[in-house]
Amino acid sequence: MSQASPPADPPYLQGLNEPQRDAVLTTEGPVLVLAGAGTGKTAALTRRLAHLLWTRKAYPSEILSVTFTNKAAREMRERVGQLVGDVVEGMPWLGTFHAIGAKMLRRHAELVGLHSNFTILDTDDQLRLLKQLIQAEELDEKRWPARQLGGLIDSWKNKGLTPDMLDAGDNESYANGRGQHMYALYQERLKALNACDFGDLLLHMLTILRTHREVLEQYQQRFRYIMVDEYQDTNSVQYLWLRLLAQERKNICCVGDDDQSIYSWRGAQVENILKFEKDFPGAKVIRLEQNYRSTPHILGAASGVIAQNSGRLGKTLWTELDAGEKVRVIGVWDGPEEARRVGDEIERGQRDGKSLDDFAILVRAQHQTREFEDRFIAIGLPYRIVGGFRFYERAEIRDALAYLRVVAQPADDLAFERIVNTPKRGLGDKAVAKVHQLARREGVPLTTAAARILDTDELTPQARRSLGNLAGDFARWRAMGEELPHPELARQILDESGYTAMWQADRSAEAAGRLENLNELVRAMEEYETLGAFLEHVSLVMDNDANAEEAKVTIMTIHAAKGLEFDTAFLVGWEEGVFPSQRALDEGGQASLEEERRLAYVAITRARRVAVILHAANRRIYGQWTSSIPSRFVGELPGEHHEAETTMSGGESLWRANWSERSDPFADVSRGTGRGPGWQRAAGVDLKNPGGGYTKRSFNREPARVLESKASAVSFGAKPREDLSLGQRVFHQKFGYGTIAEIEGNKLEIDFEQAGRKRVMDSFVSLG
DNA sequence: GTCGTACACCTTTTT
DNA sequence: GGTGTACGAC
Repeated sequence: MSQASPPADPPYLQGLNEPQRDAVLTTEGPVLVLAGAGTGKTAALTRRLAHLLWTRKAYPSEILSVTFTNKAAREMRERVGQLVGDVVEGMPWLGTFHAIGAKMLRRHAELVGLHSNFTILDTDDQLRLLKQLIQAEELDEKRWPARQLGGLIDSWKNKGLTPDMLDAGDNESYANGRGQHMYALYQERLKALNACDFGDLLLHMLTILRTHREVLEQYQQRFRYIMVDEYQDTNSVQYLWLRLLAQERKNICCVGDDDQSIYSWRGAQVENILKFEKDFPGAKVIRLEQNYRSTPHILGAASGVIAQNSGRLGKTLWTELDAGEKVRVIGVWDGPEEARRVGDEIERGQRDGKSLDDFAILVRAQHQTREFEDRFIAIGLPYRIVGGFRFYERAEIRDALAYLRVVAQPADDLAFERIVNTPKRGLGDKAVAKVHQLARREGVPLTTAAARILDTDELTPQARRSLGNLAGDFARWRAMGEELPHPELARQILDESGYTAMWQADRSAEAAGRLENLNELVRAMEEYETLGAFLEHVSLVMDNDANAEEAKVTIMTIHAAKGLEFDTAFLVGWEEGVFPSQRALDEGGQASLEEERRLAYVAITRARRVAVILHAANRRIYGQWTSSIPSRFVGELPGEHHEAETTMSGGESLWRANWSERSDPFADVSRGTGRGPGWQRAAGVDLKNPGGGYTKRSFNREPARVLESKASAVSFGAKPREDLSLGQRVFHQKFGYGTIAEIEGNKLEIDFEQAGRKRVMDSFVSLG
């Protein structure tokens, strides 16, 4: 065990470059690591953690390491685990800001008037609550939408402001000076519900640290070392929180990259990274500039774009990798062609031996994923969409969780309201309003009020009977919860409440999928010790990383892609108004344009070897065909690092024309609006370079050689299924039920009951 | 109380 | 294009 030979590096130092090593070994005092994209930031961070543990500078429970996303936290845990083994299991303080905030807050909840079993509301709950308050205050919901109030409250919380700390301007920003009032009202309601929103997890904790010296000192003592990932994304509360905790020992190490700051809309302050040295005098600043991820062309393209921004700390990224191929810029006619083109490129790459896991499609906004999803379903290309409609946000899952919440937490009025009449029990608005009144009159939660109202004659006999049954059910389930394991309890609740039956009776396309989701939910519960632990997971983690086994193309937003890398990245929708987004162009001025540019930088640097940028001339926006010009970011790509091609029949000149007109907002670039593509793509297969010249692909100006879909729809090595026959009824996740009209290898033509005739791969259907 | 149709608004981005 | 909300008919 103890070969006391200093020259032999411990495993966690192997393969590090000088600055990385420095970052790992400088454990004492404040350290700021400026880490460009792909410079081994995570490696440095995890190894630093390993170093602290290995050298026994701290127990696992004495290190606070915060990340922004669950993904990052999970990855860190895994990678540290690989270096130091099970010790990592005992790291209670490795997690996202919110998870750690929640954990702390549960210990001190009573200091802000909550019980330790408080509920964590998600955005949906939050919005419904605000809507109620707005109605109660008799404000015009049209003029003062709940979303707006929600956004304001969020931003105040991000700044660390409690209702009493708002200034006149903040107050004015909602409903003619009622901002503060509404905020205060909302906080009162939350307290009454024994609930917190996301912002509270940090804000309440900050309040506690500020006002309870003994609590602050306890944590200052405990955390010998503090590490922060993605420091450029910290907002004010997070910053204040960290500063308090680090004040005493000052062993804080922040890692970040100002060029990758893409969360200012969430209150992130790049300034935090810029003023680090002021906050922590004597801080050591370490720069990681050697990029291990991308080829020089990709790096050059990214650097060229980001160089247009002002006020950067500035880094010079370099790499020892081979030049690789230039970034390709492809102009296409419209959205569907963009999806087709990307699909073709992926299938070609697949033939060259790449795995589907090597490909990512990065979009600016969630709705752009649709086009690709449709296309990939049609050609049977397995894909995964990250983010978006997440598992725990689906209606059936939220309903099921609401049942569990009411049982676990009688004060959870929002959950109660969600399911009183789901499935339909004849308890409509009128009945619920009466329960509300009584609850308000007596100052009790809705469940209690529901039980009490049964003793009155306020309800119609029918409603009374129905509510009586439900109240009885709740009582019974709560009692059952004492003895039954919670997954079993959940199953019982779903059955006895009639919720499962409701979906079984539903003949619509999605019903089967929903029932399957409910099963999956119960299965997921088994991994948690208690119902409470499970609910905590759900509210904070909100993602299920199930079925990662099969290789799939990843489709996600650029935001979600931060910190990830892919062999090949398709950067789609690079058009003015899409990326940069119209919103960024309309409001926010220079600052938000620069944030968009940083987003472009993040997008390009996700690619290891191949980056393909696409832009379409026509796109449907809100159902309306709109023509658009290439993104200004395309124009900012240095000429020596990219090459352009177009599939437009007009050739490149058309695009060039748009470019020169870019500065003229009234330049007429509209063509063919109101219709779909009015142009025939050339058929034919690109076999010029069959054997794998993906990297050596030469630039050519010939237009349009799009793979015919017939060729492209053949999937590789898949055997046709033997359990399917003509006329058979089958089920498809997206299209629902249908009957098989034609079978051709592993491709099926199906007449769907809802969606009409579609061509799908057999692996996408199950027997109906 | 429930179900249907009209219409307004919408799209950043996440914990 | 899709969704969520408002209002009017069974």
